Amino acid sequence: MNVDPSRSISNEAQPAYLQIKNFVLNKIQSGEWQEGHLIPTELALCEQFSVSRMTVNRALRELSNDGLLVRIKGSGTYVAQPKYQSTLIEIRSIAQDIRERGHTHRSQVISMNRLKATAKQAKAYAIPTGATLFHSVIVHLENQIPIQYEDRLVDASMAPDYLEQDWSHTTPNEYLTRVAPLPKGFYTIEVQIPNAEIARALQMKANEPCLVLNRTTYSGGHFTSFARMWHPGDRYKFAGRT
Amino acid sequence: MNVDPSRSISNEAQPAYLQIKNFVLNKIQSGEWQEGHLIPTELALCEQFSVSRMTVNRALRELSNDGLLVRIKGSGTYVAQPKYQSTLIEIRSIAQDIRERGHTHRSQVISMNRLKATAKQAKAYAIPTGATLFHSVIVHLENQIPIQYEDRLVDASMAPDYLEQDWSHTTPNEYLTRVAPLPKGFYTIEVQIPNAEIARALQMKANEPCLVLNRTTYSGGHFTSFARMWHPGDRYKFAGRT
DNA sequence: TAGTGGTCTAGACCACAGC
DNA sequence: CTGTGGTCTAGACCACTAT
Repeated sequence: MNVDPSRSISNEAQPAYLQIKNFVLNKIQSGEWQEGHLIPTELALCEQFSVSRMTVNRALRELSNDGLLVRIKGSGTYVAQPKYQSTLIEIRSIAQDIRERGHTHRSQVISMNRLKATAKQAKAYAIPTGATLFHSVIVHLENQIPIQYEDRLVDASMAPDYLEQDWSHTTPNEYLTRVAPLPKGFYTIEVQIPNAEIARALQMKANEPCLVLNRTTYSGGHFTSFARMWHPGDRYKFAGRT
Repeated sequence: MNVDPSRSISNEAQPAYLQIKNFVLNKIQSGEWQEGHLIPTELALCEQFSVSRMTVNRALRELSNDGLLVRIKGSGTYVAQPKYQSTLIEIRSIAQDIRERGHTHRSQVISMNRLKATAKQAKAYAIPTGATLFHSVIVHLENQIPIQYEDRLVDASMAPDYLEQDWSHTTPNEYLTRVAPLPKGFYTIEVQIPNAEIARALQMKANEPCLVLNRTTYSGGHFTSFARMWHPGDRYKFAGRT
């Protein structure tokens, strides 16, 4: 059955929906189908590949979910704008990152306490003024060298037993993703000069810049945590592949 | 037909596969199904929701693709590790970013020339020694204020007419995603002190740190470009939502 | 009105896991 | 061996677009 000459890309062991995905991908990658191009209809691809419509539909739907195609009901399927002008990068959990490098991760709790949300905080995080917040400051070390100063605010109603955790075996990030799964939120990455306390905790010289990741997270639409993570600029970088 | 009490999440206007996705999502988000939990089989969910297997399959497959479930043929479907301990962030095209803020973007070409790959470059990018490379240095301005110094190396075989582009109407990033679509590659984000030339081009004081994004891209497995993008640390940050 | 994609059905065969 | 997920079929009805 697999003798259609248009199925040139794939070895025949691949499922049909993948062969169709690769067929379309190659058309786009080769430039033959540019942005805005109207690609064949589902029924046309059914005939071309001798498969049923559900199979073609799955291939095109997945490409559409990946942002490569735009499908318009009643109209047709088009090659999407290359929104791939943007770079998707992944900021991983610091402890996990360190362990995957084969290094040892250790945490140092600098402070850990309870406070009431100020009016400003309440407004920023959409919580009631006076709501209980936990505040933690933890330094993370890779092979005994400090690489992150984590200053974090946690909504007590989302993580009531935050103060009782054993931070030598878990990190705030790991704990919070367990009690408040599927976090969403905002982030910024910036350069900042740390104050004396942070510089000392990170064993940095005075006036050396830090790479700072700020992250506000919500779980199920409710504020969970705001974290400010300081990294020594001279020995830390975010890295990954896309 | 939609009277199953277990379908409590969704308004009845939603497609069945979405109702099933939301049902599973709620179980995970509420913590009822923790990491490693074996969830009901496809056939069980077929009965529970009175739908066919393909519909349940689509719901679970999409959640699996999103990394929320792990499906093991012959065994069952499990709640995945919360790899959501990582933050996915998006570094957008600088020109697009500026325009979406309602500001004006302008480019200043500092230099643009042709050179031959050194042995070191050849090794780093998996191209032949002596291969033709283009080198461009462009400063991007937002409302006439410089915010990015882009130092870029481009493989001439992937973009032969790179030198002839009109950089007042397009950016290297936009041009390259057109001629070499679907880029993949590596990146790092770090803090660096710029040299005198870069500091001058970005109108920065001496010894002020920069936020630097390095990015190597490949299209279709072939090296396309290496870019080093310098941003003034005191007035630029990466921001977004996840 | 004809064509398109969005969704769904009620079956089917297969590869694989675990007993 | 039974039960699981992976894939696929040949239909179907619907909402929407374009003419």
